[in-house]
Amino acid sequence: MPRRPESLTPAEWKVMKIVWRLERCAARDVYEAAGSAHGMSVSTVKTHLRRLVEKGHLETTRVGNSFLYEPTTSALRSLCDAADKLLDNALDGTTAPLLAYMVKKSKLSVDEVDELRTLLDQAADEEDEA
Amino acid sequence: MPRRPESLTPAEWKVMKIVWRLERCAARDVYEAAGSAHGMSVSTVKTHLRRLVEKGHLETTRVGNSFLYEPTTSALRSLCDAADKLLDNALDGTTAPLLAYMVKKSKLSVDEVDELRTLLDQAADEEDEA
DNA sequence: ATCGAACGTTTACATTCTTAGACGTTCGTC
DNA sequence: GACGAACGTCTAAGAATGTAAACGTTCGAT
Repeated sequence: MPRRPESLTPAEWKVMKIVWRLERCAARDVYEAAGSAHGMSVSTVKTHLRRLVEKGHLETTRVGNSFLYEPTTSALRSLCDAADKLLDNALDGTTAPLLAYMVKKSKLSVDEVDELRTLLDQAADEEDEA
Repeated sequence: MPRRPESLTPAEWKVMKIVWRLERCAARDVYEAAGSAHGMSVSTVKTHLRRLVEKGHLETTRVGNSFLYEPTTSALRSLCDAADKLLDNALDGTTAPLLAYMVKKSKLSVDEVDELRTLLDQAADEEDEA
């Protein structure tokens, strides 16, 4: 059973977002992005990378004397895990307004809106059957 | 300027959810709910209540030698603040799938689905104008 | 072969989070 | 008015988080 990685802390999200974007990269690449974007020192970045490997979010490939880091899960997967926690905190009747807020806030493309609409149609159908 | 309350930690969410549900309650009421639901001791609950007051999430009314606790903000407001952080972590192209996932996971009522659909129609309209 | 740069590892420390015992005070009852 | 129960406050301590210096090793160029 592949134990699900522990959830990400805010600082770890910052680092993971960089690695997801670079896809497969060295600590230096992460530092260059994180340093300018978040003012993290080399050491700090390296510590986060180490912890992310320990937590199972990254895996490494040795290349010479250094490592290449690679995410073990997709950004979307981790995002959904975080979404689960958010939904867990929704009390009765707050889920729909929450989703409404998020849809409103996300500037979606026409295609994306269509996609969601289709989904809502399905949801309505299933609701009717029940 | 009413400084926005600092964000909630996981344990604080547990406590806040109880207070939101009870609406206006004593520490004892929170303990009875949190104790059975999360195995928190009286002391732990009281510590969280104190910190939630300090953070500005709860306000108190003295009643005899004890307090009544009351949320300063709605559950939905806090939920949306948390949603902001979630959306901040969405990379290019992941926002729509994330919303899709959340919609799918939330079992919405027919009315709620309608509500969201209306919202999507508006989003589509605005997109057309642009 | 040497030497500086780059790398991973180790260690450290402040802060926040979580949990909870100890303590003095107050309320209600007898 | 005495006494136990309940209340809020104080104190504490371990775990997680965030940040980063220090150190030994290895790579690459000279």
